[in-house]
Amino acid sequence: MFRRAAARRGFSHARPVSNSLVKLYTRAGLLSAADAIFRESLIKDVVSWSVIISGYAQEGLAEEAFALFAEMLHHSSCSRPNEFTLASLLSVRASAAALDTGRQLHALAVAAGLEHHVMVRSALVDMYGKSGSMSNADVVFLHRMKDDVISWTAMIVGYAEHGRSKEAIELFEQMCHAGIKPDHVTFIGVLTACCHAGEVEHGLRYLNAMSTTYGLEPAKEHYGCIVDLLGRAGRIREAEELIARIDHDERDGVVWTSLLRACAARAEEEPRKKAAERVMEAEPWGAGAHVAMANLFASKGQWHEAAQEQHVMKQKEVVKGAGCSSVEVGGKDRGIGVFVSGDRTHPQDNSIYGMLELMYYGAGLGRCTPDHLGLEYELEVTVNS
DNA sequence: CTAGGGTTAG
Repeated sequence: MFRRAAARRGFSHARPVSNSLVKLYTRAGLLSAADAIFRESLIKDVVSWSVIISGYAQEGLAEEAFALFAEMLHHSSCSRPNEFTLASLLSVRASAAALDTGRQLHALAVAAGLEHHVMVRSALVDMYGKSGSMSNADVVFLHRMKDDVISWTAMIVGYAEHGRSKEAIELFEQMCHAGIKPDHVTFIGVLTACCHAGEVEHGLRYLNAMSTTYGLEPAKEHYGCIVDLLGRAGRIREAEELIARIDHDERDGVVWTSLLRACAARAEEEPRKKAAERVMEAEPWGAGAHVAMANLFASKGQWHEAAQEQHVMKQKEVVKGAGCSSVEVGGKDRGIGVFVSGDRTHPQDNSIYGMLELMYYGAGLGRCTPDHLGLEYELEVTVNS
């Protein structure tokens, strides 16, 4: 509709207008519409290319983004990428954790004289961090000319994601000390680090500091980290109290699932039942509660109970991930049969993969590799007990 | 006219 209005007024090929339109459509998730406008515009400048590349990048469509980038470079009227173009390309590679492409983009940034731009720099820090190359991230980070919260956050998240919780927490402290104000995303990073490290007191202190010191209202993501943290420490009661502080319509299955897992691990029957009910309420269509419980039973070698969860799941025909796969455990006399069925098990359907892995392990079959998925097969194993 | 950092667990 915006497009038509713009066309009526004769603006459809005025670059700033069509560029903004393309952005609007990509933001709304309407990539094909955005692409159509982009293709229609007669004159494309660096902004036009950057906007459409960013649109594909944000959807995680790396191939398309890079194909457009190549096309852009071959386009005679517009050959030079700018900091926006590079930052978008780096972000798509950052999520795919592809270090090689990232390095090439780094080289390109240097060649284009854009390596010191704050936007390019933070995108580079993120790319190296996501790729697990913290030493490279550190180099880019240390040579910064000017502080900005996004680069600091990218570093903190990088450490947190790679299990280096201590460094993540230290960096967060340094950042606050340097007078940089952390924001919501920074707190997600540092709270995740606390969660991985089991640093309950640190975590609680930071959650508290969010509102008291920094004037930030914790969101469900922040509470979720702490619920998980408290739950693992066996502090179920406190975790429940924390959940009560989350806005009612913000409470989702994730936070209840964390609690459910914690309760089940400690055989806390009452809160466990409640948590399971809440997960079901929040995600009646999902497999969340069943998967959490089946995983837990399987990890304890309680195959019969795990099988029951699977059975319920099967009866309810719950949707799991892409919804084209299923795992079943059927109790036999002395063993369990595991089979994977469906057209093709979705590789991203990690909950099923994790469950299979546990079952293989429990059955003394060793590890389950991704090759085991995507095949239709049935196997029977004997479990001693 | 365009931008970079985002949480559970298996």
